Amino acid sequence: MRQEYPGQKRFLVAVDSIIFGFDGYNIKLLLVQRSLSPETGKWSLMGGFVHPEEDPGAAASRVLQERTGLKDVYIEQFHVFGKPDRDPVERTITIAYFALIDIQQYEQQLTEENNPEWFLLDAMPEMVFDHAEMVAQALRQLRYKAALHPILFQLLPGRFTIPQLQALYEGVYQTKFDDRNFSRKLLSTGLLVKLAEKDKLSSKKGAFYYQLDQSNYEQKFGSFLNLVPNPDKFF
Amino acid sequence: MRQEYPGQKRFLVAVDSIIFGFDGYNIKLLLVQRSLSPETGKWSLMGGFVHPEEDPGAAASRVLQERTGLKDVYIEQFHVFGKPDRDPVERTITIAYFALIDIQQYEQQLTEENNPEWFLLDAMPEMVFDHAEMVAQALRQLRYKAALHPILFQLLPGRFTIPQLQALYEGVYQTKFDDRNFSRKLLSTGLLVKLAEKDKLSSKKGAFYYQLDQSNYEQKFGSFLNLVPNPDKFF
DNA sequence: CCAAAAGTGTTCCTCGTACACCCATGC
DNA sequence: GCATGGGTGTACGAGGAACACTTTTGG
Repeated sequence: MRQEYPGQKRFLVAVDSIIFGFDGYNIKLLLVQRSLSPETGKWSLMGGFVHPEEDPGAAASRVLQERTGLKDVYIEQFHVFGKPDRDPVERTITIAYFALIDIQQYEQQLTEENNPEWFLLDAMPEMVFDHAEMVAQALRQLRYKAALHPILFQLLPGRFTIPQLQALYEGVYQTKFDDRNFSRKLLSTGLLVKLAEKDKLSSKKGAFYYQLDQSNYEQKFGSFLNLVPNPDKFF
Repeated sequence: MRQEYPGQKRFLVAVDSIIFGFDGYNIKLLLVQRSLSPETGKWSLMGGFVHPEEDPGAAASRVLQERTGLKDVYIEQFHVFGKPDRDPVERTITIAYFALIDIQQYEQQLTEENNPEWFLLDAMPEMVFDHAEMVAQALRQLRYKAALHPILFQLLPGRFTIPQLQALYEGVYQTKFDDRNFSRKLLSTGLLVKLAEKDKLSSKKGAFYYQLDQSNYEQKFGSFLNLVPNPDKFF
């Protein structure tokens, strides 16, 4: 190994993903049981070390795919955690990502030995190292970003109804929104394409299915939308 | 050196700061000439390696203080750059911060051997490695955040006038804002405390000095303010 | 026909923007 | 007094929030 900058210490560099899913009623988080010593068996975020010739973002995607089978997932780097003693074994710098997946697409991999499990936010188990803090910060980041940009769509299947979408937003912000304003506001963004079919399972009248208008989505993604009423109170 | 996670590669971890200043007319960026080989003498961001027992944020503050003499500076981690070949010598992961300083407080350190210099954004020299990309992304992040939160105050002295503040915003967004609306909007935030004295240098009528209302500042910092007209067009 | 959920209409009001105008002062 | 820049007043309109009301359909 060439070391051209002498006298400097090298560190382990890891990626960890906070994986959000939505089951139709609640936001959930996918955790695994740690396979390495110490704290073997304790709950942990999905993570792994960055390989020698690998970009960190690629590492995060790789770990996600290895463990959930999912590709092309929405994933966003949000913070580096690097306190000297955060891993008691050896100093490790970890780059934290949050990922939004369609929970229905997720299937537990057969190769997966460490029992991944979905947890509700208000029923999280004790976690290794500083992972609880990482989760807390990921959730804040998710709320912040979702108030301005339409990222929560990533948690739903390709087809969804507006009431489903509203339940999702209500789950993320732990509040009730006004149904009537919510649907009008979303429709006015021009991000949705109405489909012919209705979902008749959850109501008698039935709610129309929608899908994302992909080109409008990409175009409006950057600008500031007002998707959450009175967002200030959440920060 | 204990290595308890065998078979993993360790990397150099650096911090680099994009240091913004404002001279009253234009946004500027503080660069230094690289002291290490290769590319010695080429312009570079201020950075350094993370020390063995040091938090990355502390490393960024330390480097900033060593090189500018400034403490208690606004500094914010915004992205990790880690492409395998970004440093041709040896793989280095760098954590990028942007810093906002009062350019008048900055004084070149006597110990500083590598000729730090302020550059205008539209007259940047060629830079080392991927530093130009880092600057571009820092600027985007600055614009994004400053549209929602009152961070640009950090670039001004403790006392400032509203026209100064406006010039600063106009510099950041490379546009003209309406003077009349700008002052009313800022005053309505409740963030400013009017002082008795006027600045008579830049106009005949003179503009009152203001300072930040520190408690309001901290309290309102988190919520979404609308400090920039039509912000959407910048993203 | 009634309950329950989807979705539309209506009103109020805040707040952002545009632009006319007044104010203070040095020369 | 007049040019220059600082600041207030006013008017219009978009859009967010609150809430009454209609629509659909299964039982």
